[in-house]
Amino acid sequence: MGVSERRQRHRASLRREILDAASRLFVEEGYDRVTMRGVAQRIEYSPTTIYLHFKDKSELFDAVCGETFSELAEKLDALKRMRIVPLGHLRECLRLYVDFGVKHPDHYTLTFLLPPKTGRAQPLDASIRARAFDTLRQAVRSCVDYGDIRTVDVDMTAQALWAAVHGLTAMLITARGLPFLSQAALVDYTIDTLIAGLKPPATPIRTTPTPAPKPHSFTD
Amino acid sequence: MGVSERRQRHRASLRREILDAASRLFVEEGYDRVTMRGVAQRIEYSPTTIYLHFKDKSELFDAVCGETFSELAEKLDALKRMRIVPLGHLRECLRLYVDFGVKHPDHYTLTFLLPPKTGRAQPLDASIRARAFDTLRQAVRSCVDYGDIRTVDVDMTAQALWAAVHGLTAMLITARGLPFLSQAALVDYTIDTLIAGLKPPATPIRTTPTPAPKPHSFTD
Amino acid sequence: MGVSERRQRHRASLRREILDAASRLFVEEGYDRVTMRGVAQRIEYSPTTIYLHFKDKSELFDAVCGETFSELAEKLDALKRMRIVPLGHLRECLRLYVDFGVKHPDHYTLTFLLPPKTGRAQPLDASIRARAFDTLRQAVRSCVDYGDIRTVDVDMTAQALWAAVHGLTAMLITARGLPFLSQAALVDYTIDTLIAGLKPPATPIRTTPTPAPKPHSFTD
Amino acid sequence: MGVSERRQRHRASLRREILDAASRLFVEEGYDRVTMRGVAQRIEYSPTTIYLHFKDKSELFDAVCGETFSELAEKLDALKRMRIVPLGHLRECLRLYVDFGVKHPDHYTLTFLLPPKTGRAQPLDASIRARAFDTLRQAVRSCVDYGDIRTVDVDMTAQALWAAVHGLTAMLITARGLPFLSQAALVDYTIDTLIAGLKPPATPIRTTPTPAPKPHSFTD
DNA sequence: TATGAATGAGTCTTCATTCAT
DNA sequence: CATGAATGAAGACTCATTCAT
Repeated sequence: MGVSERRQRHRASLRREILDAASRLFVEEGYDRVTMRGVAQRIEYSPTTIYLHFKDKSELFDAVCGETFSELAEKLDALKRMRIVPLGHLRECLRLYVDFGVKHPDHYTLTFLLPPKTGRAQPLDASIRARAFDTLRQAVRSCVDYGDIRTVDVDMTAQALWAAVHGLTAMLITARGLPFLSQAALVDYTIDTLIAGLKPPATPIRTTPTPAPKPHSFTD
Repeated sequence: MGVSERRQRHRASLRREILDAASRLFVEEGYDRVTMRGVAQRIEYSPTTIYLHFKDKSELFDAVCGETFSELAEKLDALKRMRIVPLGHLRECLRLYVDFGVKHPDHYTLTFLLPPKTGRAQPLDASIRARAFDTLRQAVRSCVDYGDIRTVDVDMTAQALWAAVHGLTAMLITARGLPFLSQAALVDYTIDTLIAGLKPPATPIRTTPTPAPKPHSFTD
Repeated sequence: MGVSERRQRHRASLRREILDAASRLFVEEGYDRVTMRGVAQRIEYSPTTIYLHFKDKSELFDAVCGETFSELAEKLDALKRMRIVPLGHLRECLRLYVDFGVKHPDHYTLTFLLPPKTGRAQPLDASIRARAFDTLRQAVRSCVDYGDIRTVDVDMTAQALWAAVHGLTAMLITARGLPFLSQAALVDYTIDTLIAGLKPPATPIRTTPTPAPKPHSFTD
Repeated sequence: MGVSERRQRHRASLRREILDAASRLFVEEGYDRVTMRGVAQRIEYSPTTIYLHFKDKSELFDAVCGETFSELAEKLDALKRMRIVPLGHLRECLRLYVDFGVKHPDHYTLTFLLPPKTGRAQPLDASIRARAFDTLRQAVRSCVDYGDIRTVDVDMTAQALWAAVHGLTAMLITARGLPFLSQAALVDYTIDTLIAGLKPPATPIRTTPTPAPKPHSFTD
């Protein structure tokens, strides 16, 4: 018993070590540049040992990605449980998304940015994307229901928002280390601008009977 | 003469073939997965032949990136020469950007989406990005000067816009073939929303005696 | 333990095999012509295996050279411990040198005969040569101190002697199988001639009013 | 006619250029490191052109060696024609030999130092060696006939001498650039020592009732 | 005569992966 | 459970060499 348990624990902890090392490396070097030897070295085990826990390099990678995005999903859930007012919640969702991407740039890249085919696994990616997007859609819907946002098509709005934060994230990742303005400020500003653009024009929030000639689509 | 010319032409056309094949492959597979052999096979030449045109795998990669950029830069320049009213120009810039990305998903991915480290070339990429971004910044400035847009920081606004269309593009590329809403509509909508969010509160955005020195940063 | 020991032994023996094969090949073909593949084939292992024992082609080469030297150095040391009278010792040193070269023509060629650049390793070779030469210099010095040899410059004498046996060895190696006179006799004769030329002119070589049939000779 | 002649001359001169460039390169880099491309580049012609003059890399190399050693043979002949007194002639032969080797280290190495098989051509080498050795043998015989040297076996003496200068040369080549004593002095000293060792004990070297229990060698 | 283009063969090296222990 | 040993496959790159022009 004690023995078996200890074993189990050891096994689990070794798996952890591998995942951590691999995760770090995948992020630091990119999938192709990571070698099993490298991972093994990092944890000071033999390469063979890794195969005792993961069938494959690709399986190892999937595990890492899966873990990473469980984290995102979890955080989104936690956010939901906080029951913030709709608009605040939407804003936080978007921000969370960006922050997460910036914190895990390579996982983000691999899962959300690269054309599906590239890496390998797809089922994983698809479901991850779907789930994350769904959360966003719900947040938008709440805002609409609450009157904070005006839109004809919730899906389109959600997509536009997603696209924007997606791009923001990508930019921050791609530009890693470039002399950009304060990252936090940029994130705030972008999100705010978007939401401002979605604000119901006429009355609420801005009360005054904005003559607002063209809701959007302006001139040209 | 006739001979030399024919030769020259052949040489150029082969170079083209190589670039095209490489371009496709780099995007389909990513820098590391692309092999000179693979490129050679694609054009049905021997690997050695490629080295007659490009010193290196990395030089080949740079050439591909450079080309992509030139095309975009050219189109942006053409647009500038059309002398549209500032807001219209800005809008067209953004749209052009997205359209370009969607039309050349491969090159776009390669140059703007992939994290710099992946390949290695950085100076090139950096300058490319810089130039494209500059065009956008000027467009924003014109709008501001013209009173179409209100912002405290042109750079930040430009970045926010860029990020958004960037993301939009990425999404459309990544989601290639996914059941999205009308692509054109989404593009329009996103761009309009952003610009709406930037509109000067001529008829103040929030009416209420907002001292409104800082447009961004609203609530939270 | 039994296992570990057997493994160790196997490992060592494989290393030996590699060194031997490589040594032979390096001499037979020259550094550039030797391929890792070739070495592998010779020992009937996969090329990769070699890299388990030697990081590099160059490291393999160095190892081969190093080994050769150790053997010679050891023998020279053994000789020194025999405490023979100076002149005898010098003579034996020279003979040992030649014998060693003739017995290990490959290693000799490798370490002493090939122009340094060929391979590349230089620091190693240099130190090897230096050490061997030093032994010889000491032997010469002893003879001088003992009055067996007369010279103005110990270094120059040592070098001249070294050069001579060096050449003798090279010749014997190069001429391998050619119809030469008794090898042993030639070795003796050359060494004796050299030493005779160095003998102190106790009864000076030319001191006495040698009728000196031929004045030319030393002059010109 | 004039045309044909000009052509011929041009052809010859190009051949010369190739030979010169190749020669320099072979010496600087060693056979294997020399590439046809490199030679071509040096003379600013296309690689293909070289094949118009030499069938092969190996043929090019043979031509270079042949030329180089014609030079040696020529010089030896010239020396012979100078009709110096025997001992002086012998001395000059030896010196010429060393000087030549030092001046053309790689040709020397390849032709005289490396085990026959290595490079390629052999017939060439063999005849070259034979001819050079023969000259030396004759020089020795003259000295003996003239009474300048005492020996029981001319061949053996010639070989010993050859071996010594051979080694001297090899040493100077191998040690290229090492902080050796004055090269010229070393050459002189070595040759003198050898010849001194061969001097007839007419005015005996050891004539005097050398207590010298052991004349030299024989015993041990 | 001279050459640009093209290639097949071969180089070193690295990697993921498997066995036997 | 863990590993040392071993390997097949593949990658970037270079070279001598040959054609067609």
